Parts: sequence; C-alpha cells; structure tokens
Amino acid sequence: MVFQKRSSLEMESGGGSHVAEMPRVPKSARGKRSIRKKESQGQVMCAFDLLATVAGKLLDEGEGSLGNASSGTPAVEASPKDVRVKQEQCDEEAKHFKNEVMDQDSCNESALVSHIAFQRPVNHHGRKGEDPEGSHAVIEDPKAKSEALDKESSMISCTKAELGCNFAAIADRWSPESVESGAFTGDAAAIAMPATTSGFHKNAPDMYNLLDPMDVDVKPPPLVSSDSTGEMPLYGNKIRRSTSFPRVPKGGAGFTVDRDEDDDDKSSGCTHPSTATNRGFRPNCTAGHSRVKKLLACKHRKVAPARMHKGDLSYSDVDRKPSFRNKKMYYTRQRTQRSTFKRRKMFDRHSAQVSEEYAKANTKFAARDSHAVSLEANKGTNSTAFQKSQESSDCHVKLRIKSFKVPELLIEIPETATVGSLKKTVLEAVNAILGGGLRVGVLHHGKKVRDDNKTLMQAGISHDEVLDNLGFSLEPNCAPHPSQLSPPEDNEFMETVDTTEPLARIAPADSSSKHGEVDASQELALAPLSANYQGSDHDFVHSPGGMSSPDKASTNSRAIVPVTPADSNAGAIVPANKAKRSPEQGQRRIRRPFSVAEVEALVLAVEKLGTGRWRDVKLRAFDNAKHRTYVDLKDKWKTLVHTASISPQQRRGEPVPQELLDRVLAAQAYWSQQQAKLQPKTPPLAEALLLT
DNA sequence: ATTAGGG
DNA sequence: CCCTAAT
Repeated sequence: MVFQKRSSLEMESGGGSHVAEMPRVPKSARGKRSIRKKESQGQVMCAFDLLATVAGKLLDEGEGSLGNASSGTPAVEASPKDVRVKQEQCDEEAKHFKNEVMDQDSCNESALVSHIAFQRPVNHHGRKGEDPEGSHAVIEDPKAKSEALDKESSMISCTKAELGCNFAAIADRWSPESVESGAFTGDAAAIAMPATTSGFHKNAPDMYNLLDPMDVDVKPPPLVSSDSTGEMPLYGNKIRRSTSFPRVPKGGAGFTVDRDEDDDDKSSGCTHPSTATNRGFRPNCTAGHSRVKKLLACKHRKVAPARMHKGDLSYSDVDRKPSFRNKKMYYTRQRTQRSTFKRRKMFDRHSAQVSEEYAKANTKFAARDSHAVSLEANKGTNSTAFQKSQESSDCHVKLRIKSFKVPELLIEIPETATVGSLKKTVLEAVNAILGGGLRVGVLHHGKKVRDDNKTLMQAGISHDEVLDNLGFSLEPNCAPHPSQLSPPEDNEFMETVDTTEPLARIAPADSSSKHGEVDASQELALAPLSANYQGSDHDFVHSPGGMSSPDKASTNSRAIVPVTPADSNAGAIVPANKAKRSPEQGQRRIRRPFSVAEVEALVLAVEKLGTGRWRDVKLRAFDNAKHRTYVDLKDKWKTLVHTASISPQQRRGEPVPQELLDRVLAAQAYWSQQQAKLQPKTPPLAEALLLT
C-alpha cells in the first residue's frame, strides 16, 4: 500500500520538474530509518507467523507419517502466494541480466544490474526496457500475530523441531556471537525474544531501501540526467522497486532474496523449512549416523521393535542436521565476526553479555511454554525440544529430541524405565553423535527431573501426556556449576564439540580463531539453503577473486559430521583467555575487490544520492552485500575518484571501464559542487566582506 | 549508527 | 581496509 502511493507520487514527480536531491536531509532521513526498522519488524513477525502456520500444517500432516513432513512443501507454497510471485519476478529479472553480469549471482545482484540497465538504457548492449512490469505494487501483509505466537508458542516450538527449521537456531547457538548478531533467529525470534530482536533488525536491514522515501522524492539529480540522455527518472524508480520486491516479503516464503544472508540470516533459516529440510537431508555423516543407529537400534529391538519406521525417519534427520549446522555455522560466523569484534572492544566480557542474553532467552522460553526447549545457562546451549509422538497403546514413551547442537534423535523407552535410563539413553545417542562428554538433563514441565530412579511414569512422563512438557538439556559432564560460566562462547563451543570440560578448555581465543578460519565457508554452506535465491552477496571468502559461484549449492554437501572443530584448540587454551583473544580479533577482513558490477552499482547510486549519503547508497545498491559497509563504499568511492584521476597505467587490479571512471569524476564534481553550494552558510557576500 | 578523513 | 573523531 504504501508502496503504491509512492509510486504514483513518483510518477507524477517524474514527469514534472524535480528538485535535485538535497545532499543531505539528515533529520528526515533518519526519521525514516526508524520507520523502516519498524516495518522490518513487522515483517519479521509476519515471517514467524507464516512459519507457525506452516509448521502447524506440517505437524498435522506429519503426525500420520513423518515422511510427509519432508515433502511438506505444499503447505508452504499455499500460504505465501504473494511471496512466490515476487520471487518469481526476481528470478526473472535475474535471468535477464545474468548473462551480462556473471560476477554476481545473487538475486540481488541481478536485480541491481537490471536496475542499472534500466536506468541507462542507452548505454549498454541492448538491455533496455526489460520490463517495467515488475513494478506492480507489492502487497505487504505484515500482520503481526503476536498473539498467535503466544497462543501457539507450543506449536511453534514443535514446529521448529519438526521442520528442522531449527537448523538456523542450531548453528547459531553454537557461537555466542551468533546470538549477538541476531542469528538467533528461528527460535529465539519465534519464541519471542525481545532481547535478540535488536540484533535481528540489524541484520535484517530494511528491505525498504527502494521504498525509501528519499528515493521517491528525490529525483534524479541533474548529474544523472546529463550523464545518460534517456534517463530514467520515473522508470528507474519503478524498476528499482520492482527489483526490491523480493525483499519486501522477506519473511515470507523465505525467499527473501536480499536479506537472506545474512543476514540474515536469520529469518532465512526458518523461512525455508521445506527446502532446508530436503536439502539437508544428505548422507553426510555416515559414521556418526551409523553409530547412532546402531545404538538406537539396539534399544529399539529391546524395547519396541515394531516402531522402527519412525526411528528411521529420525535418523535421517540426524543426517541432515549436521549439515545444517555446518552451514549455519559458517554463515553465522561470517556474519557475526565483525560485530563480535566490535563488541569485544566495548566489553571485554562480551562473552558475559552473550550469556546474559542467553539466559534471558532461556527464561523467556521457559516461561512461555514449559515444554520443550530449555537452555542451560552455563552451557549456554543446548536446548532441546522434544516431541513425543503419540503412541498410544503401549506404555512406551516415544521421544523425539531436537537439539540445537545435536542431531535429532528418536528414542523409545518404556514408561517403566527410569528417568536415569532415559537420560542414559539420550546421552548415549548424543554421545555417539557428538563424540562424548555430555550429560543429559531431563526437564518436565520446565522443572528438572533430578531423581534418576524415578520411573518416567512416576515423573509424570507417560505416553499419553503431551510431549510439550518434556525437555532435555545437554550439559557438560564435568561442569559442576552453571554459575561459573565461562564465557558463553566457549561453552557453546564446547558443547558443540565435546562437552567434556566445559569451562576450562574453552578459551575465547579458540573460538575466535575458529571463527576467522571458518568464516567464509560458512556463508557458502549456508547459501545453498536459502538459496534458492540469493542474494548476491554471499561472500565467498575462499574465492576472493570475486566471483560468486554458482556452485555454492554444491558446496553444502560438505561436511556433515557434527564434529566440530572446536575442541582442537580447546585443550590448549584452557585457562588463559585474555591473551589469545585480542590477537585474533584483530584479524583483518578479507579483501574483496570490487567487481565492475559493484562499481557500476556504486556509481549509479552515488549519481543519484550524492557522495555524502553512504548509508543510503549502501541500502540502495548493496543492501544485500553484507560485506560491503557504507564505510567500504565510501572508501571505494574515494579510490575510484583517485583511480579516475590517474593514468590507466598506474591503475591496478581489475580494470574499471573508463566509462565508469568518467562517471565517477562527473558525479564527484557534481556533488562536490552541490555540497559547496549548500554548505556555505555564510553567503558569498558575507565572506567577501569578511575577507576584505 | 553515520559521516568524514587520515593512515 | 582500518581507525578515529565528530556527529
């Protein structure tokens, strides 16, 4: 709706004469920003909503046969039609330009490109009027059903588990940083964790760049028009919008192109449940898998031979989870790294902070619904949601446990079994997967069931009871007190890896080092998931060269094993943590030379917005490129200006088309002048007088 | 959080 | 790219 209004406005203004954009409109601009943020929030909610809905459906269907769950896609498709449509548009556009710009493969990128093309039809190879049609208004439907969330909190949690949407959450939990960055996403968000929200927004910047009021009102400055004859005032805007569409429905089907990354990351994970699930489903960690299987198989035989089918399913889950995790982790890391960094500066103890957040999250969780997830503050980490499948007649309690860090497990155990045996069973399975060192805690109705000798029945855990009330937590064996908590980060790592010695071994340094290393890959891995669309920005660290690769998808196949890297350092690092961290933190970001396409986008944006509004430039042209900050853009512009002023022979790196450089100079000159005009508050006359 | 500049 | 100061 808003959108429509704007467009009309735009059109009108376009036709008429326009006032050049003001170089800056600080106040107004900022105010708008806040608005955007709000909107994004709404969207987020929406996404959750959707998720909840889908989950619900899946659950319903799933009960009968889990098999369906994986193919539950239909449900997803059904609801978010709008989203779909948008997505398609995006894709379309992308197709058009892909050929031209191989560089970037993200949807965003393509969008960007297309946008460019539109704006400057005359210049380039005939990609001119591709389609103004994408401009129809986007239908936003940010219905935030917070209440729904509340009511269905239980459902949601279940859902997450069922869908495997957790994967997002899963990975996130591993590193505190992720939490901070808002990676928390899935569950946290779903669960309604205000604390994390802020992070969330951050990552999910607004997809409104296009909608930005500024853009609308602002007409193409003279420069632009002069630059290319047939400018696109009206057109360009429209186009832009259309391009942006995809993002608007961010929450939606998850195809949130732009954001995905990162950012986004966050919502994306949950967003594509079906996809994720399916993809994730790969025989990755065979070793662990078989091992677990064996373990469980034994039990099954003894206990409930008949139910194996379910077990199989869950196993499959196991397989897929790891992969998720890996992907996620990578992704998360990357995303997070930076923020973490900053944080560190601010608080030595960033870890502490994280833990706090964690705690909050946990608390809320618990409060909200007794069932399912419980996080261990000290460990920070493992939360498990479990679901009991309704098996009626026999006295076996079937538990389906989903842990953030641990692959999903399906466990069957007689009601007469003791809590202790239940714990043991779960522990065995978990250990098999993780490689050990974990202790399992059982929570019933939010309370810890400490008496290992009680039977499940005695504890109130019976087959006919709703599973919601049962939860498992993973705890390190040795960790005696949660209170001591080592830095949350570490803990998390630990958990991931081996939980054996939680506190001691984890050193902040470790985690950091890991982060740095893994970083890039994470993103890659993740990308495939969300993938279907993607944004452009995946940064592939490993291939700094710049190209994005289509193969990202293929990438995900990689590792699966839950294993985790972490422990490697852990041992070494035990007590001392201060020294280590600092150095690692200092890591410089990897160098990612701007591609010509990026330069073009930058130039285009600057031509429109001017040189003093990097933040807007970022939003407009690089919203999806998480690795390009406004500072980066500003710096790049600086170098571009410099490059343009030196001889071609002196230039290095990927050659930038002279045409672009010329535009850079033109824009630079134009905006400098503009600035000069506005700046001098002191009228020339006055100046003159003073000088005299 | 952004912007502007120096390094 | 990083780092900082000033907003």
